[in-house]
Amino acid sequence: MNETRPVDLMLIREFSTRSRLSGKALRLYDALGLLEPAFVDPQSGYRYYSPGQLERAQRISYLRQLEMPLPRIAELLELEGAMAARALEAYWREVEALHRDKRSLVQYLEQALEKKEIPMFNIETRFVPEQKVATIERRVYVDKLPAFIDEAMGNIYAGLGASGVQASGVPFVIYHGKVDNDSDGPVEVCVPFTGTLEPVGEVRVRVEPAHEEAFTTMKKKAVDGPELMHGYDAVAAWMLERGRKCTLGSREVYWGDWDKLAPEEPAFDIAYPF
Amino acid sequence: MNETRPVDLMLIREFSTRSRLSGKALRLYDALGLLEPAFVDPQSGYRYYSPGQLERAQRISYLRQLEMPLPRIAELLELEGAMAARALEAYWREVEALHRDKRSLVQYLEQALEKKEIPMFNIETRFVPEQKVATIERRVYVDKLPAFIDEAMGNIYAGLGASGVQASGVPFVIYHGKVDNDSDGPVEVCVPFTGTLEPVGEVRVRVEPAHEEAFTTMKKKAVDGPELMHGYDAVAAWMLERGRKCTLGSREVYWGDWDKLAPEEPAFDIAYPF
DNA sequence: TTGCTCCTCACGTCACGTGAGGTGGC
DNA sequence: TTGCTCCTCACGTCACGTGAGGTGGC
Repeated sequence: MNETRPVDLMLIREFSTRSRLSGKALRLYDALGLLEPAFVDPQSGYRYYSPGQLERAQRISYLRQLEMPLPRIAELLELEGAMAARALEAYWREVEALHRDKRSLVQYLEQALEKKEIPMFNIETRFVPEQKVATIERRVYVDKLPAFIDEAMGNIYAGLGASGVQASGVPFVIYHGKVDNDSDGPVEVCVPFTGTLEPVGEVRVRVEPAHEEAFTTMKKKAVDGPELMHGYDAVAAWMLERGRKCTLGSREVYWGDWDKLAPEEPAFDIAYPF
Repeated sequence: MNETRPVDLMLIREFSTRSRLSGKALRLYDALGLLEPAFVDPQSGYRYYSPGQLERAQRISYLRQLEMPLPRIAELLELEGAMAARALEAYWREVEALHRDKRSLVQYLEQALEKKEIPMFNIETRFVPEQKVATIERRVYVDKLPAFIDEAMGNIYAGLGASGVQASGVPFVIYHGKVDNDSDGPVEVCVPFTGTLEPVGEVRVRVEPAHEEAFTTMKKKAVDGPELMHGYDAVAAWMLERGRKCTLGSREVYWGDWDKLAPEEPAFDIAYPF
């Protein structure tokens, strides 16, 4: 037994090899308060770690292998048992979601690189007159997008019904910004109507200006696959060739009776106003 | 038409929004030669991009979303069509492999965090006398590990047979360093023997010193699951409690007749010499 | 006393983001 | 001429890796 410090403390080198954490990492975790040595010699500054600290160190090492950021690791390790496990699950769900997105991006890119002249999209243009629209706009990431569209659509139609107002055209969704894991739109769900409607709650009323748009029709099943990107690309390429510049947000026009359509049936348009 | 530069070139801002690449990113890609503007005004330094550059920009953007490093993107984009697609596939296979590894790590961590006192390992010790071993040592990452062990085991036994020498004990594999995606051992496949054997090719002959070792017995199916880590952890924890320090590399002792065993049957030991 | 380990800066890496301060084009 | 866009540094971010130069412990 030793007076100044317990017997079985180890120097950083030994703790490093045992925990599979580099010396630099250990010093950083010390500085951040994530993993402080059991004892630090005030004279020399030498760090001494206890065997009991190995478990925490191991866990940090594993969580870093999962690429969890250090602040999040710190939070997680403050939770006890079951709660920590839940936090890990939540994190992992996020990682899995990102991974799935990447996987479908790869699918798309594969085809684009192969130049297998992708499904051939038929691009047309049309004139869309000015119309009044009831809309709900929100910032959502891609994972919440289907749920949001569903919900917003329902709310708007309910609002129209409650006011005895007629929908006068097919609903559409405007993307005012990119929507993926890192970008959250905004996204605006729109239903054209005639008559007079008071804005209620989240539901806004505004005029969507008249415009030309280039569009292509997509099958229902394309709504969540690499096909969708091809569609956007095809319309964008068409615009580019003709020197058209997109003036309003790109949109998806849901003219089909969604729930009754088979996956292979044409169901909606991708459109770029110009 | 303009004398100094073609008509439809865009400034960086427009190219940025169209390609979904930030201005900073575009300037970086320019500096790296990954995506150089079609024209740079020598007076002002203004960058002008052509519409035709959008495709390359888009692809870079997508590949970056897949977290492919810039030098690798540069290589890939130098390949034409099908080759580029193959390169993407190769990259994606790597990503998928890493992801699978992480997934099993999560499995393991879940249990460890829950403190569901993991399967309970029975740790024992034994004395292993000095023995001569024929070995093949190599640096391999975890993905090549099973193939390497299989091959090396085969080669060593073939060598013993050719020399009329008897194997005198069960084969084992020593891990002189961590083996995962980032670390490649070294790994040494060992077969004990008696008699005299000349080293041939990759096969070395050496003496494995006598030692005590702590070990636990694992089922065959544990060989590639989170269970394996629990086993290592359990033995390491046992050593720690008793203040034993690991003196030689950790090892897996394959005493079972591997091919004839069912997944649920005990098949090998995890051992730490001390 | 000799090495060896440890210490603290400081700078590098990767792919950008975020201003500061200044010039150029319509 | 006024803004607006563009330019080039320079520094920050994240989680470390890699020395440089110096001290402490056995």
